[in-house]
Amino acid sequence: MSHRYLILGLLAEQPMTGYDIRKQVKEVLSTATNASYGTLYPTLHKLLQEDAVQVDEIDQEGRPTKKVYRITTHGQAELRQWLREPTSADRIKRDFLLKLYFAQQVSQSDLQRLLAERRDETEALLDTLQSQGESLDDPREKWIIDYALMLYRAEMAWLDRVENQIASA
Amino acid sequence: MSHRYLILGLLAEQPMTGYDIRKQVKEVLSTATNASYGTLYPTLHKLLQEDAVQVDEIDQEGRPTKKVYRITTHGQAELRQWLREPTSADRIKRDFLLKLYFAQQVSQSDLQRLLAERRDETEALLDTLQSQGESLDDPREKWIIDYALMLYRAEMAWLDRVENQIASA
DNA sequence: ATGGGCATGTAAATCGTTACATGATTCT
DNA sequence: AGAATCATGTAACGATTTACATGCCCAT
Repeated sequence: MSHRYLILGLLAEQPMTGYDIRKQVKEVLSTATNASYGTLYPTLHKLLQEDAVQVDEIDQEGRPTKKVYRITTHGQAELRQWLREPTSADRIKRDFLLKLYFAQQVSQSDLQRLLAERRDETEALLDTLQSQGESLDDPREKWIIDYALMLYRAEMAWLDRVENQIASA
Repeated sequence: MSHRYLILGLLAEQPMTGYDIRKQVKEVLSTATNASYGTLYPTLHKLLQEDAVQVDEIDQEGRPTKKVYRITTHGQAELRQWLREPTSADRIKRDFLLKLYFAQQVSQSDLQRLLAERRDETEALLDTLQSQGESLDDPREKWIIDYALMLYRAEMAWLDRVENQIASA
């Protein structure tokens, strides 16, 4: 349901294409959502039907016609309403934690590998985030990057603890 | 896809009913997944067909017949295989962060309310988790509670920072 | 020349939530 | 008396993923 508002929110800042939206999601909002083309385009079409957005088609040579969407006043009203509604709880699925919980009964070495892999991934994410965070003006973007940084740093500390406990057992 | 393995993993420890599985999820695995009856029962039926689990029906008075599921060797093999496969990335949706990103353009007071609400919820969660964590033997359960505790504590610190920045702007 | 970025989309499959339906028992 | 717990499930809807399909432009 909230992909509607993701789109509406981004278009409230400036008109853009579906491609631009996806880019923005990947670059700054991936901590919040992971919407892919498969949801984005159909949702844009629906919003258009409902008159929450409008579109300008811009012909280009050698590329598909670019469709620049912008929000309507109706769409703005919907966005504002959503912002006031109670926020729905985080929806999260961490297969990693499930495996952590089950791995031990099966094999100690699987458990260690699992933790090591998680550590590597988290480290890589931290690197990316850190370089992203350095050159940022928009405070909102900073908050989000900061949120992710804090998450993964805390997770690294937790990984240390768990790995120690396993090693000393 | 991973609800299969959630079920298989729990049944590998001991036979239980669909109801028991849901309880276990709520009580100790909610940081990892949120599977509800609507997925759990149909998935159990499918696993039964595929011979990954078996069932013993136990008649009870005044209640539906209790169906106690247990894992088969075939199911165990599947579980072990999953544990070795690369772990799929966390799947997350945080409407809260989306709203944070958009609220400012619309209204400063919405932004403050949003943060205050999040703080209250996080505090409440921390309380619950802390009391849960005190009386725990199983180290796996401790790790998971600990993971959640670390997440929410770090989030509280982040909330402090963001609220300060907003207040001083 | 090869890979990445630009730019649109669709189809099939599956995943998952929510609400509904039922009803006895036990705790407060 | 009323709420929570035990215990099963379905139906309708909505959300989401993944892979497919197309093809130029630009930088290395």
